[in-house]
Amino acid sequence: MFARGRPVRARPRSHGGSLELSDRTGTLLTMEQKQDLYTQRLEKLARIREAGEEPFKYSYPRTHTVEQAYKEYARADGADTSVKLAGRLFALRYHGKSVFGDLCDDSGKIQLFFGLNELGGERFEFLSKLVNIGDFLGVTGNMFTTRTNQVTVKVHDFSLLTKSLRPLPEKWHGLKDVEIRLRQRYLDLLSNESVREIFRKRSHVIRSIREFLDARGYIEVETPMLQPIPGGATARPFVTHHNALDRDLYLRIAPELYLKRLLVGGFEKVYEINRNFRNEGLSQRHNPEFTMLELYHAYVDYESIMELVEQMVNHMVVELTGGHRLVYQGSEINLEPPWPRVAFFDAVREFAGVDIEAVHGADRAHEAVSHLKLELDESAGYGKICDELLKTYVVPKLIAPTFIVDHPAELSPLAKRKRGNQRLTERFQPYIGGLEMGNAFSELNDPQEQRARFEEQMKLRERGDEEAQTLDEDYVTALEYGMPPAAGLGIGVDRLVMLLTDSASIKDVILFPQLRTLADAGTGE
RNA sequence: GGGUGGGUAGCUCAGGUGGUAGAGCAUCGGCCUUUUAAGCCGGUGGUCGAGGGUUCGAGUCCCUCCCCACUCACCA
Repeated sequence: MFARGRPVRARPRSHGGSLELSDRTGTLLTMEQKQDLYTQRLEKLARIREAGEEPFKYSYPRTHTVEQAYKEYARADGADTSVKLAGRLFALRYHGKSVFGDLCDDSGKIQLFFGLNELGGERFEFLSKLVNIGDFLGVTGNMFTTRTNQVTVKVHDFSLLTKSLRPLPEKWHGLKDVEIRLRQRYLDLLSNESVREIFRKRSHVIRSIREFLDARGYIEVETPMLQPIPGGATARPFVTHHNALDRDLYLRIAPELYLKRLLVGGFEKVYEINRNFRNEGLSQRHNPEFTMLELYHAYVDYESIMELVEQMVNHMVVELTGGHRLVYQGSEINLEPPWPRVAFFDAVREFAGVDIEAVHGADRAHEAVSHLKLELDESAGYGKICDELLKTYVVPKLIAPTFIVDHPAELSPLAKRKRGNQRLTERFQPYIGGLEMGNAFSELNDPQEQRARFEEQMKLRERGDEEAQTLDEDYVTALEYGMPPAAGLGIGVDRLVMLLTDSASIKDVILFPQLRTLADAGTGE
């Protein structure tokens, strides 16, 4: 379907150089089709210019959006309502000496009526011969109701605002080809209203996170995306290079260590909503760049953050649905606080049937799970085995919102140990709809212990674990100046949006998700 | 990387056991001044993902490769 690997630019063409430029953007049409539909439009373009009309206008003084026009017409209650609207034509229905059209703007769709009597012969001919579905139009007219009771604009005059040179996807079935939907998201957006709705909701969700936190006295900050030492999470980073400094830098895997430096600096409630980058595989739940909310609050522990999370998520659901419930992938979910707290080891015991808490050391842990169908690397440590048990047996069951709390210390090098149980940390993860929504803990602020935990990670790294964390001296120094007791939280915003829009894949909630590049997808030449 | 399904017109899709590639929409021409997936008549448009093989003959069967989705592995 793609004209990959073809010597596109070298192919001789009858219509001159202007066509060749467009090929570099990667056409989805075969050359033959393009010659046809595309050059038809180019010919119209030339005829429009010959007729003295500019096919790419600069502005249009519209008086109403489509939505406003409907409202004003309803308010006018039969009185004359004249409007100037602008939008894209999505349909044209010809009837000899009249034409019906559908005009869409960001607010909705409205029917247009073009009559020969109102427009005059010249403009009517222009419309019939030179305007296509897909073109942007500005129209002046007054509103009326057809005999089939359809509110319509009777057009007295129109202006071609932008000539469209390529045909739109089919109107009835919409655009379904997943690859085109993702690679040419603009086509997906303009032909699938439900997709536009998802991204409106995404915008709404992020706005209400800000409102929620701002109202509670948090300040929003921005910390480096380019970091000399990638810290704050267990993940492989992307590497880049700064020429003037002649050094490698890493795209951040988390803002955590910088945000906690701000606690040292005296801020007490901070948050950041921004992109993280992790050099990992793609899946329904993973995109290499994803949006993370992180926040830190001084003088509280993880219990307070748990309350914040259930309040915040419930707040979003109320904003979007008006209630506490939503449906995610066929399951009804009630987000009303409080959500159950289940200890990590209890959850594993209940769902995997393994009392991993009673087991000590990696070797014993391997024995304890040998009867289960876990595909574990021999080098997996105790923490890794625990994590695998949770992911495999517990997480898929956590449809109703649940906090898994008090993770084994091996899994959490930046978290404080639990009071009364040194094997655990004061950490929690919210799960909803089987999705891991985030991670939070009482923050480790003892610089000596932090250094020791980093050193354990460095040992893992030396043994070949590329995800193990790196010792950040500057961060430890900051802790030595004193960081107040605090708790912090990370929430995967994309996954939250998946939940709130009933989306099965993270690609559905990211406008331009990472895809294999077409250059790499060639025939391997 | 493994498994499953898929790739046919600009878009959405049909094409039993091999026999000259189809429909709807879009597009172009004709008719039609209240239609709304408008209708009617006619036309343009295809390297059937790519290459090789079997065959008198391949969209269809065989082989290799490319791409997409799902899934497993990897992975907060």
